[in-house]
Amino acid sequence: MIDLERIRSAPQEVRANLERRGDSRFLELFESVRTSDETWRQVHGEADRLRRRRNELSRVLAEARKQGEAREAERAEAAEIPAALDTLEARETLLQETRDQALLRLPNLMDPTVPVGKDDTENVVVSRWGEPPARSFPRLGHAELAEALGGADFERARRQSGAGFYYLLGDLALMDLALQRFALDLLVERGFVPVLPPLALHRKPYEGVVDLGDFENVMYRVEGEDLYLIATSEHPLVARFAGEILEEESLPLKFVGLSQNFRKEIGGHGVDQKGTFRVHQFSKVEQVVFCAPEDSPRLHEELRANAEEVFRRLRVPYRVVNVCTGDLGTVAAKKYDIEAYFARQEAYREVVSCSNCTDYQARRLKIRMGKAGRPDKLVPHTLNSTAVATSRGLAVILENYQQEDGSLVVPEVLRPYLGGRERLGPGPRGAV
RNA sequence: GCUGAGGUAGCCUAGCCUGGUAGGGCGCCGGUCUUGAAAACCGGUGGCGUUCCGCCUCGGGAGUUCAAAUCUCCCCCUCAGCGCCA
Repeated sequence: MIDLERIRSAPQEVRANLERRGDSRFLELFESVRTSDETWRQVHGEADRLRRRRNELSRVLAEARKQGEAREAERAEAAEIPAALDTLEARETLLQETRDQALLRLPNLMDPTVPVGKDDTENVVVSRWGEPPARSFPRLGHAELAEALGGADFERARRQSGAGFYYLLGDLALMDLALQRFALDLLVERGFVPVLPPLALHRKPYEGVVDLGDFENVMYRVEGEDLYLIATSEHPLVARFAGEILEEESLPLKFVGLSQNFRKEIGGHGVDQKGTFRVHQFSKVEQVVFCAPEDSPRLHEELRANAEEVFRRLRVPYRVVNVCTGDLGTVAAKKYDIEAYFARQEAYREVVSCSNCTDYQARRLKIRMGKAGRPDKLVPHTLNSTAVATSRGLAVILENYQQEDGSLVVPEVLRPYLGGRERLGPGPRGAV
């Protein structure tokens, strides 16, 4: 959430930033924060003065009791206070709740380098790597090839679990694990601490890391429990330190999370299309960083470079886009997407999302940095980036590495994880 | 799930029976002293506000009272033992 202090001290600057998002609801929320905060401060002051008087009288009466005096006037005045204070405190609480709820719904302030645009068609390409392969033969879609190789069962998954779920089988199951392990090893080598997180979180910590609308549109809730299945390991990794003070000298903290991810994807398109591209469940290796505010732009570039390295080593062509104002989510101040080239679709599709969330998540979660017991504490920044999501990683490999004879060449960097196999299918040495 | 013990500031702990400004220790920061450091001593060490001042904070909420860490009720969480269990 946005620092309330910043809204008070530089309201026009904050307002102008919110205006760039082009959604008038945010401006209404902003005004609601300002007016309720102003009134709250008045009422809070009044209540403070009344409590002060009560404390004064309380001291007088305590002293009087010791001396055996009656002090009827003071006692009568003190007896008036609770009712008056109740009224004021009720207003105080209501105003504070109004303010905080509006504040919680305000999106993060955007970095000045975020390009202006209405939606994802106006994201700005900032770099490219690799050449799209020549169109030498008619390619199968990734789902068709996966089935032909005996590496996936979409039909029965749909029957038992519904569209958006899948069985991975045989060598493709192993390749999914190979992708995870490949990305994990790369990041561990670069100093990230691997984490296998809980796959469900309570609502309270979850509210700290996502847009509140995600509870309806994205997350699966466990019936009868205060538990939500995670949509990405970013969520448990960031929420892990809620309410804590991070030792300044220990920053930046770098983690690589590995988990299954669950998403309802309500309102999205393509869940009903066969395949693994847009699904309700997938594995993902995710980078998460906590750092000092001044370091976050540098680390954002570092996370992006790591994610790019994953696709370079897989030899999958890609481009990087700077996500524009109209397409940026609630939480990020700046976001790069990496879009890989899918040879069958002959199009770039999103495979990585790399965000600098600045202090937005940390402030919601009450994470601070500094020395325990010292007052000069700051709010750290959090960043996250996909390293690889296997659902899309497998899909792009199936499209790009497929051969005219219906076999699939294994990307060189994955071979060590697949017993040296260079090719899957067709025929007896095939997948299943 | 059952029983018991707990929850006090960054950490540990006293206060609770008997209501009246939450005390001490550790750690950390600053100061005195020192060539430097340690030790010793002094001060500081949470949140909010209209910040030379005041208010709030003892797991959360409600109640009794002029006044609640303290008394009453409800809830949450942690730990230990037992039960169940991959």
